[in-house]
Parts: sequence; C-alpha cells; structure tokens
Amino acid sequence: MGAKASRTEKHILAKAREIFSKKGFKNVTMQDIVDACDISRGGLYLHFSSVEDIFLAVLKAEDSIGSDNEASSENVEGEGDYLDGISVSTKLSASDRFAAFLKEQKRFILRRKDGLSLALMEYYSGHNSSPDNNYIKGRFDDCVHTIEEIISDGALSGEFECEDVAGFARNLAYVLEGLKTMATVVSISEQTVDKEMFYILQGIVPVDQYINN
Amino acid sequence: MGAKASRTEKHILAKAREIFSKKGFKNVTMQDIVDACDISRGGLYLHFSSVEDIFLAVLKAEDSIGSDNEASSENVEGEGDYLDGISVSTKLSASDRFAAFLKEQKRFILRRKDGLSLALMEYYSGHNSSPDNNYIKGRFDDCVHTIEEIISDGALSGEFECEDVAGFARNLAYVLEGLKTMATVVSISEQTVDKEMFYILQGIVPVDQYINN
Amino acid sequence: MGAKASRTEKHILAKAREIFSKKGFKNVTMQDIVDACDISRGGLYLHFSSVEDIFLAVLKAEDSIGSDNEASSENVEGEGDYLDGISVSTKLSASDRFAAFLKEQKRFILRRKDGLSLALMEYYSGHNSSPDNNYIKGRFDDCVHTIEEIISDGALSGEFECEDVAGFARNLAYVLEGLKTMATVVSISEQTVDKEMFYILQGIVPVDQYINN
Amino acid sequence: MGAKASRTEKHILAKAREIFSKKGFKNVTMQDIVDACDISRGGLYLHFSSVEDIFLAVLKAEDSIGSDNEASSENVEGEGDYLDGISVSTKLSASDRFAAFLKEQKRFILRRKDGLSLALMEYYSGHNSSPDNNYIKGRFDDCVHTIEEIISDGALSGEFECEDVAGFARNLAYVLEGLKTMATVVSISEQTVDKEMFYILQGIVPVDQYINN
DNA sequence: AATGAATGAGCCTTCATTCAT
DNA sequence: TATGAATGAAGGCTCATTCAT
Repeated sequence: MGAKASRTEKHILAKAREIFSKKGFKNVTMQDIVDACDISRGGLYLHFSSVEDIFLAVLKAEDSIGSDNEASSENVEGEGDYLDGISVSTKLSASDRFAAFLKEQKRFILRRKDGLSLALMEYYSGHNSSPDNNYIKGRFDDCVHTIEEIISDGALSGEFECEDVAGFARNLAYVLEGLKTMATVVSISEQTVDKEMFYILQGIVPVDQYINN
Repeated sequence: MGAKASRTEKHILAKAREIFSKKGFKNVTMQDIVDACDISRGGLYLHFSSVEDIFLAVLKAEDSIGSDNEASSENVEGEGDYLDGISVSTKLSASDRFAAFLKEQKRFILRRKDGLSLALMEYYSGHNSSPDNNYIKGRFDDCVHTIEEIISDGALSGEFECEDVAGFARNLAYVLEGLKTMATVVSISEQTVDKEMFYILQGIVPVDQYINN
Repeated sequence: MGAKASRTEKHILAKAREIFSKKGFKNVTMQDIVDACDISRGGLYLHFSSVEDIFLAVLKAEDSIGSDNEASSENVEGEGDYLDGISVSTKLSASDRFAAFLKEQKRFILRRKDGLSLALMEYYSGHNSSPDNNYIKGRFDDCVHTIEEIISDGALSGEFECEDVAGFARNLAYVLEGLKTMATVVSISEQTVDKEMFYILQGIVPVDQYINN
Repeated sequence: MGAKASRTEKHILAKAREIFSKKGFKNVTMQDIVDACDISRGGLYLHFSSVEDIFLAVLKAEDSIGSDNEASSENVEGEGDYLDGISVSTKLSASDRFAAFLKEQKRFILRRKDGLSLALMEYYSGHNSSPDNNYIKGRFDDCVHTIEEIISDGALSGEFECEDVAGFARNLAYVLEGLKTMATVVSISEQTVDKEMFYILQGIVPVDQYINN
C-alpha cells in the first residue's frame, strides 16, 4: 500500500505471481508463499495480512506494468506523451493499433495457463463482487471500449469499413472472451486463435501487421 | 441413468447445483452441501463420497435434463418419426432449426445466473482431464457441429448465404461461449443476448422465427 | 447369550471369527461383519450390540469348541469320560499327554497369524482388565498348571526326572510365551519351535511321540 | 540422533511413551497425545505427522536412553579404556558380565508396567515390516548374541559349564521375552523374576553377584 | 524488522448406533 | 424379525494467524 514498495515486497509479489499463475487462487496458502520467498511466516505478515491481500497487490502491480502485458489503446499511442515534439507524428494508425491490440489478445489467450486468469476467476467466484469491481466484467468492458475506439478511428480515416462499430466491437469481445474461456479449460493452439481472428477481420480490412506475429 | 436416484439424492443434487453456481467449484466444501441440504455429514457421504463426486453427478443430471429441454437439431426434426404421414413434410426447415437452436442457447445463457460454467471452468482448469471427457470442450464442439449442420443445410436450400460455414460456426460458438462466461459473472439481459445474435445473423439471413421468443 | 445360539448367530460368529483372525480387534468394524455375513446393519444389532459383544461371543464359542484348538490336560485325558469301561485303561501316559500338549502348543504358535491372539491382545490392551479376567494371564496360568500336572504325574510314574516341577513348568511356560510373542511379530519356522522344545525336554526325557508331528 | 530434539519434542515423546504403554499402539489417537501433552492439535503436527511417527520416535528415544542405562557386555568391560592402569585387570569376568546382563534385564522387565511391548506387538503384528528393522526381533537377536558371548567366554574360563551354548542362549532369551510379555499384561514381582532367573542359572553356575541387586 | 513455534478453527472422513418402515 | 437410510460423535489433517523472542 505504501508508495514505495520495498525490495522485499517486490520480491514477495514476484514470487507470489508465479504461484498464483501455477496454482490459481484457492489452492495457494501462506505457506506456499513463505516457502517460495525464503522468508519467515511472521516476516510475510509484516508486509501482507492475507493471501487475498497479496493477490490484490499482485493485481495492482500487474496493472502498473500492464503496458507490457495488456494492450490498451492509450498505452499504444501514449508513447507520444514522452515526446515534446508533434504528437500527431507519434500517433499510430488505427490499423497498427488494432494489430497491436489483437496481437496482445492473442498473446494473452495463448499464455493463459501461466497467467493469472484462473486465479482471477477463482478469486471472483468466491466473492459476489459487485459488477463494478468485477475484474472480468471490467476487462470485457475495456476490451469493447478499446475496439470501438480503434475501429471508429479507422472508419474515419478510411482504414476500416464498418457500419455497426458497437456491434462489431461487442462481437469481437465475446469471441475473445469465448477463446479465453476455452483456453482456460483446454489447450488452444496458435492456429486456432489466428483462424478465429482472421475470420472476424475479413469483414473489415487487410490485416498485414497482424500476420507477422 | 438416473432411474435409481433416490429422493434424497435428487434433493442433494438440486441444492448442490445452487451452491456450485453460486460459489464455483473450489470454494465448495462438503460442509456447505451438508448445511444446504439439512442432512447429516454421514448422510451425505452415504450418497456421495466427495465434492467432485457430487459435481460430476450434478453434471450428469444436467445432461439428462438437457435432453428434455435443450433443442438439438436431431430432436427438432425427429418428431416426424411419430407421424404416419409423409415424413418429408415434417422436416423442419434449416431456418426453423437454427431459430430453435438459437432460442435454446439464449434460454441457456439467460438462466446462467444459476449456471455452472464458473464451476466448470474451475473444475476443468485444475484438472488436465483429457479433452475427450471435458464437459466444456464437448459442449463447444457439439455446438460447432450443430451450427455447421444447420447452416450447410440452409445454404443448400438457399435459406442462408454463407461462404465459410466452418468459420461462421466457430465464430458463433465462440460468441456463445463468451456470452455464457459473461452471464456467469455478470447479469446479462435478454436484450444483450438478442443484440448479439442479431448482429451475427445479419451476415446470413432474416430471423423472423427467432424474434418471437 | 441365549442358551440356544440361533443358526443366524452361529453364522455371524463364524464369519466374525474369520475377520478377527485376519484383522485383529481394533480394525474390525460392524460394517466388516455386516458385509461378511450378508446381513443388514439392523439385523446384526438384533443379535449383538457391538463389536466387543461379538468378539466376546466368539471367544466364548471358541472355549466350548476349545478341545479342538487348545490343549488342556483335561481334554486330553477326558476322552475317557465317554467310555463306560475302566477309566484307568483310558488314562494316557504322562509322556503321551506331554507330547500332545507340546504338539498343541506348537500348532498354536505356528498358526499364530491366523488365530485370534492378535485380536485378543488388542482387545485386552485397550481394557485395563483386572488380572483375573485377563485372557493372557489366564492362558499362562493354565499352561503352567497343565505342565505341572503332567510332569508330576510323569515323575511319579518314573517317566520324567524332574526335581523342581514348579520351576520347570514356569520355565517352559515362559519359553512358550516368548515363542508366542515372537511368532506374533515375526514369522517363525517349525524348526525354530522344535529346536526350542527339544532343548527344554533334554533335561527331562525322551520325547519320541513329539517327534512324529 | 536426538541432539536437535526440542524441549517440546522431548515432552511429547515422554507423554506419548506413557500412553503407548497404557493403551498399546492401535488404541492411541493423535487426540490422546494432544490431550496428554497440553498442546494444540496443530502444535503436535508441527513435530510429528502421525501416531506411527511418534511411536517410532519413542522407540528411537528409547534406544538412546538404552545405551546410557542398559548394560551390554561391551559397555561393562569398556570401562577399562579410561584407566591408565593395566587394562587386563579391568576386564570383568564372564560371571560379572552375566550378572550385570541379568540385572539389567530384570530392571527392564520390572519397569515393564510402563513398558512398550504390548504396543510393539500391536505395531509389528499389523505391519509385516521386514525382520531386519523389526524392533522386537532385533532386541531378541541382540539378547541371544550377548548371552552366547558371555557364556562362551565363561565356558572357556571355567566359570560356566554349558554344553549347548546356543541352545542355552536361545532358551534364556525366550524366557526373558516371555517375562517381558507377561510383565506387560500382569504385574510381575521382583521375586517372580528372580525365581525364574535362578531356575535357569542352576544349570550353569553360582550367581552370587546377581543376588545383590 | 524478522523469526518460527504454537494455536485453534475448519474441513474431511469413518463408524457405531438408532429408527421408521 | 429384518432392513438400510440417517445421525452425530470422534479422529485426522491443514492453515491462517498470533506472539514471545
């Protein structure tokens, strides 16, 4: 919670992330984390008060490094913020951004098994959380929003042809969600994901950038 | 399959179903079920030996109810068997069958609040069961297969226009899967489902029958 | 308890005996007996009220058939009771009786693993029973008494030479007890038992009868 | 072997020993030990993972105490090592060593009321452990070996007269084993033990040293 | 800050025993 | 008599959490 996560805390979170990826949420015990961190039981409690506490901290940390893992339109175009030059020149095309978005989604789907999604699911399923702080719901909404943004930009610039942007965004978001579900439960190949994405994109545009993974 | 399921067992499975849909799989304890069923610890063990055992029984029960309630293309057209008239005339059109299929899927998604998909995901994701006896995978594959069958029939009869039947089927199946997942986690309105289905159908045909729920 | 053990009860006791032989006392459950007897739980309780009850009944039954299993001097010589002729003529020699006694002890030691001794031990060890109704103590005392009787008879008749009959009897009884203990815990060969008995007998007499097992 | 046994562990083993000697092995539960030790369930599991684990630890502890307290022929003569005088003169006679051995056995038998043999028998009889790591078997073999050694030394020096050393050793060992068993089950007086030992020794020698307990 | 032994609640599972039929 | 479903107590084990050092 403190502004400066101590070296120890970072270490704990890194190790904890691995564990959550591997074992989900419900099966992780304080002991697991203690063992992985080479820290004492008491020492761990000095920093975090429960497994949930740690999990939430992992999630928060995830978000701040999020630009590496989860593509958001903001992040992709945001690099311009650090430039004092002409922001237009740094603005990526809608196609580029969409390609980046899909690439990111694909990466997320494929590495699913060593990601946090299982843990997330377990965490939220035991939690009757309100829709507002529901991670999956939030993820879905972000996804729809990002797609809409990109596609409507692309429609304006002539890169995409799409009459029903909202419909397309929702449709794609559901397909991605379906893929994520299946990936959680079954091993999914890269080809499967590619096939699906291509199918959707047919209705819109050429997808050259996406092809070169 | 369930001929011998005693009154008690049915009661247990019904209660257990509620619990699984509320709490997922991993969070459910024998104690939870005992409490919900107003049964004794020992009494429960008399019928089921573990949470997994109960979960599997819930799934099996689900299937047998399913065959009564859930439309499959075979069932829908099968009614002709009981007619002594010209069987051809009883053959439903592809449109009718597709409408029935979608109606069924919609019903399934909407009653999802008391659905098992979260539990299913938790169960299978910690389970490395072979794809063959994986319930979700099986459900998905059935879904794809049913859609393909209907659509290709419809394409032959001129009811549908679809160049890539397999692609369409997969796409729709993923959307449905995504809807199921979201429905588990968030309340989803009938409009939401309708909107999504309409979007997909645009690419294919008029869907008059589907409209009158 | 009733004077006439019903057919059912005899059946139960027979099956129970097998089970106690195999599993000792502590590990035997009512369920085990129910299963073995093809009887219902309730049915069993109609006859016996607990595992202990059954075990005690098995023991009592054992005693009445005891002449088959456990040699006592009375039994060996008692056959005369059924003769109306001259009882003296039916009286076995001390040597014969001793041989029979030892043969019986040997048989008992060797078949230890499928006897009731383990069950007995377990039963009494959880039972702070007074020395008087302590089975092992009783067995030991009987043993000493029998030996004394036989040996002193034999000393009178000149068959045995033994200055300290009581000492000899106790000594032999302890050796037998030691053999029984070892047999409970380790597999003991017939040779081992023979060797030990011969050693003891050296101090007394020829033991021809014993040799032909 | 026991250097690291914490104060708590020693306390647990001491209490457990009492329990095993009172209740045997199979009747002892973790709960029994928890209650006796005034320790928490979890606390006990921190040190030992099962009743068997504790029992084995008790046995091991027994052994290490044993080497301090129990006479073995080696220990008795070994004292010469610490003298700078003529080691030959410190060599104990066979009689002395035998007296010491018997005294030790007697002490062991008499304190048997809090002895473990019942538990040992129960433990091993339900256990088919290999003879090699069988505690009782090992104890018996050691006993035989020690006796043989002493007696054959004594035979050479003329202290004892014994034609069949091996036979005598086995006989004595079985008697001692029998005494140990009986002592577990019944209260045995010092006189009883003395009587038995004297009886055996008659065949060999004067036993002056043994008399002064 | 850090340690790790100890606690106690909670869940799992098995049985002896009862009781309505 | 006989049945077997149901009960509840008992024992096993695991963990989150605390606390003296």
